[in-house]
Amino acid sequence: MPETWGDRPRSGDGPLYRQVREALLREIAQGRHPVTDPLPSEQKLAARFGVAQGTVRRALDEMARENLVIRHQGRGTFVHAHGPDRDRFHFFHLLAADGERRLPTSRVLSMTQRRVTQTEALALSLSPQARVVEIKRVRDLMARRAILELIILPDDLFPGLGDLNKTQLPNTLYQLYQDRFAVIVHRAVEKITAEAAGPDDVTHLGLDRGAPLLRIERIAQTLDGTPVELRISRCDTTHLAYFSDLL
Amino acid sequence: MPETWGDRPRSGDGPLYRQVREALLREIAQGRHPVTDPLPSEQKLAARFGVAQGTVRRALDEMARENLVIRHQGRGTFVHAHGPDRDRFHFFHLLAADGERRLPTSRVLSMTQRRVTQTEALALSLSPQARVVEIKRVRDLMARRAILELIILPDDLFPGLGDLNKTQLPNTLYQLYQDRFAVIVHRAVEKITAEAAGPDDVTHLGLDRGAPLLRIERIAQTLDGTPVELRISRCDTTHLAYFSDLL
DNA sequence: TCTTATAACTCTTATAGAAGACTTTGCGCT
DNA sequence: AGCGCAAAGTCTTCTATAAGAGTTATAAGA
Repeated sequence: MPETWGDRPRSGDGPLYRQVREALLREIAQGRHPVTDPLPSEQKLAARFGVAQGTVRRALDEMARENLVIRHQGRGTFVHAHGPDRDRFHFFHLLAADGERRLPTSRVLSMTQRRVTQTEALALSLSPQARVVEIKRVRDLMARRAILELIILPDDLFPGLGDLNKTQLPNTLYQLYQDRFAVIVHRAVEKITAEAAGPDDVTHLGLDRGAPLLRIERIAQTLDGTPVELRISRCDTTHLAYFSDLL
Repeated sequence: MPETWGDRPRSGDGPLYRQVREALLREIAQGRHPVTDPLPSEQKLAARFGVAQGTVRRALDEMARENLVIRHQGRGTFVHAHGPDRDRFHFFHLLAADGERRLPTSRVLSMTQRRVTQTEALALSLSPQARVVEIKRVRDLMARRAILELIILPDDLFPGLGDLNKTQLPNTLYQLYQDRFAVIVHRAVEKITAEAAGPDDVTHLGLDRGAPLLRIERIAQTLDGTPVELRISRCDTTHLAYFSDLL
């Protein structure tokens, strides 16, 4: 029998639950499903997609494993957003040298608006004419100046951000991106190298000129892979370290 | 009705599929189930544990996601071992600066047997009197001297390793651990800092004295969490970088 | 070599009870 | 009547089981 069509007209190919997954991902990426209220129940989704409830469940379970949604028994399934519930250390791997988890505090040095540089445009997939907001801040860990951060944000994704006062910036930026600009950071890629301390590092981190520091270049992305933030962190690793689990 | 016992005498608590998972983990950790042949089929496991086949499946699926076992349709489920099939980059995050994946080559400088130091004993949970094998090697990436590695192995876990000639050591050590000593590395934790190049780094990596380098301290563990290897890599990050995905 | 059979895994659907969370209802009290 | 509280009910996810159709790999046989 030719497999031209089964009993169900399937738009794509591959397992059904994966098609459901992709469909849901598209919906979420398009900004439907606000983070405040739950997705339709498994039953409703099943009815909507014309599949069994168990198939929807499998898709949602997979998405939950990938930290894209979060499921609460009895309440429903939600787009996994940044908030008090979320594990902040998922996107913050710098811990005290002994492995203790402590969140840093932040002090914004400057916030300016300007055109992208070439490398920034490349990293963020922006046109060479695009404008960006640049935030520079120092972060303390355990009451020690530890991290000098440079954050580059595409202006068009964060309209009006450049007009904010630098004192208005919260410590957890991803929460701000989400609440004020509906930009949800779901993934990030980090590229880590060692560098020698330059003048800026000497001034703001109190390091000696030429001292070794950890450079973390992060590109944060939304669900659909759009890069939304370039962040370059320069860290004094005298009292802290970057931890990575290989499971 | 007191919930003292349901219809099945359940040894532990929590979901059934998780109990099955733990049972299987114990079996694997104890060294039953050689990597060469498959685990019992889902049906047989289900019969053995007195649960439904779908429950066993769920346990195995979860283990497969965690890279503990690997499932081949039509062949069976195997303990996920190191071999030609396995993704070598899972435990190797140092890539060329542009993100290209290349495996390094290795040249062993020395292999000696001695007593542990205090820090090593702490990291590997060894007694202060334990003996270890120390391997020192240089690794090239893209025909450039890039990594200086110091590897510490508990002697009792790798009997006779110290007697090997240093030319007999393969590039992929984890494969050796597994094939010759039945030690399978399943997880690893890495602690990354920046350091200044010392005399050794100058000699073997051709760096300038005091140049910044990336220090990666890895503790590799077996399934049951026993630390089996301490590895300290010192990397010249001029042409390479450590990559980390936050998903 | 080609075919066939079998074993194993994959995918989908279905059902049923358990458990958590929220809403509504109803009752007693002020 | 209005308020507070507890019970009941409903919605949702979670767990467990089962069964059938489809896919892939291995081995046996023509």
